Amino acid sequence: MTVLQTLDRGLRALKAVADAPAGLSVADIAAHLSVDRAIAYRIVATLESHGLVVRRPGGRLHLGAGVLALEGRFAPHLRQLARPHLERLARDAGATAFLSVAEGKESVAVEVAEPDSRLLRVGYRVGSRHPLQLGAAGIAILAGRPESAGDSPAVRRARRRGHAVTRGELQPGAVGVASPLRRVARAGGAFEACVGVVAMEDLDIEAAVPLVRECAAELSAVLEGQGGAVGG
Amino acid sequence: MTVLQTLDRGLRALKAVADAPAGLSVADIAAHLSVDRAIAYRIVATLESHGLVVRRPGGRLHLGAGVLALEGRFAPHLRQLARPHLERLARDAGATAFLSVAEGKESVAVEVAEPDSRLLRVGYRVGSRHPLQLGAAGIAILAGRPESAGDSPAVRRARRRGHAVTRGELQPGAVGVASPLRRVARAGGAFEACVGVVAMEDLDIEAAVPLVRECAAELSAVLEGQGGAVGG
DNA sequence: TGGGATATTGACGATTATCGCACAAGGATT
DNA sequence: AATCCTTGTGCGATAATCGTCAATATCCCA
Repeated sequence: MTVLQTLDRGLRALKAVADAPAGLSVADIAAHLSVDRAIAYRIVATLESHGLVVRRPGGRLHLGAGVLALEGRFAPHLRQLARPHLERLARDAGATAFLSVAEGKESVAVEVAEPDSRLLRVGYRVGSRHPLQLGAAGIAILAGRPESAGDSPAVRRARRRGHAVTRGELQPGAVGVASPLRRVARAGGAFEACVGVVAMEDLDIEAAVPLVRECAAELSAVLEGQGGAVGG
Repeated sequence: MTVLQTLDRGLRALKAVADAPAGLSVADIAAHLSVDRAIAYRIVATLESHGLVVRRPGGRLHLGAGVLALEGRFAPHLRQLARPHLERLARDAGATAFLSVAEGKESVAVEVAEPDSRLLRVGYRVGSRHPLQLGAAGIAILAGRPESAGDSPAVRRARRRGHAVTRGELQPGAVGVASPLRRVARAGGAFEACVGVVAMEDLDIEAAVPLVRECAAELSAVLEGQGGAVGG
């Protein structure tokens, strides 16, 4: 598995720009990659030609709208179906709601909805990744899998109950509740996902659990009705 | 302005995967890039290491959740603020609503909302790009700029009226209405955007125009209230 | 179960794409 | 005005990449 140096550097530069809300200078990128500025110029020129970064007046680099062309293609159907359900869950539970899917050994948040009340939001954003063993989302996904010898106690408990609850695993003071979706047959493999909510300590877990489970059941039903055609 | 071959190929491969809902084999990518398969394997391995593509069982390549980490960083604040406004506009006008921004000589759709009635939707997706001179969105953005000698009649008319109407410029049979947002001061340059709706011939333009203008005014006000901190 | 096709990985020499230095130009600051 | 700092660009040397080939693994179908 050979990694190409030039491509790797370019992608790292792209992520660096994405992680810098205030923008980056070419020199910043060069420093970040530990390469000469001349190299950074060529990388930037290439990224620019694809619309992935743009130069704002002043010369600083910002993320370009080209990334949107990628976003719209990632599981658009699934995300679109899930959005209203997550919005309702967020509203009812008064907490940030999310849909996560398994990718490799990680869970990734694919869609996030914030509650209307803008108080004390926990920063959970689309694209967040965590090991499957850590956090309510990952544990819920593992609990949705067939029983296995390597299952941790938390996973076994979640499988028994139909939902997972974690406290402070991903962020100190944060609490999460998640419930797996029924696995949906899909062209080329099963589809593993869960929904849940995450909030600071103030979350009313007793109230959230049934809401999360209900949302998971609804979404599962909707997906099955669609034949799992959630292509991404 | 030198473009790096390896990086360019990698990004082209990424876009090819994004444009293939059913996934692509490594051989497909090699053919698409007109390179040997061995090269495609190296490119794919690098993209995989960044989570931008994943291999589903069966070996086919699909877009990975890594793209979400990019998406979430593109003008998140602006998009989040705009979303409810666009949803209301889409509902009230019964047409696809969009928020577009200027990037270089093009306008790019940054956020899109579909009406609930799922009939006859026009395929307008986030990331769509068009020349500023073409389509209601671009003309509205140009109309939001100070008067210039090169302005086309359509732009002058739109500036006078406060909104632009186009028919069939981007797609035969499609009609669009757009109105510019007031320019918001912003670190490192002005911020140019517009909102609008797009639909097939059946759109009630008389009804849509005031809705679009009202939406633009509201959003402008909200953004100014936020001090234009819409970092992208 | 067997056989053919396809996918995937590894090795290696040639080449050219890339590197990194050095220099020029443009602003900002004192 | 002089200086410093940053940005942007040519150019030769080098090594990263390319591209071919071959070996191996995997899959598919009969």
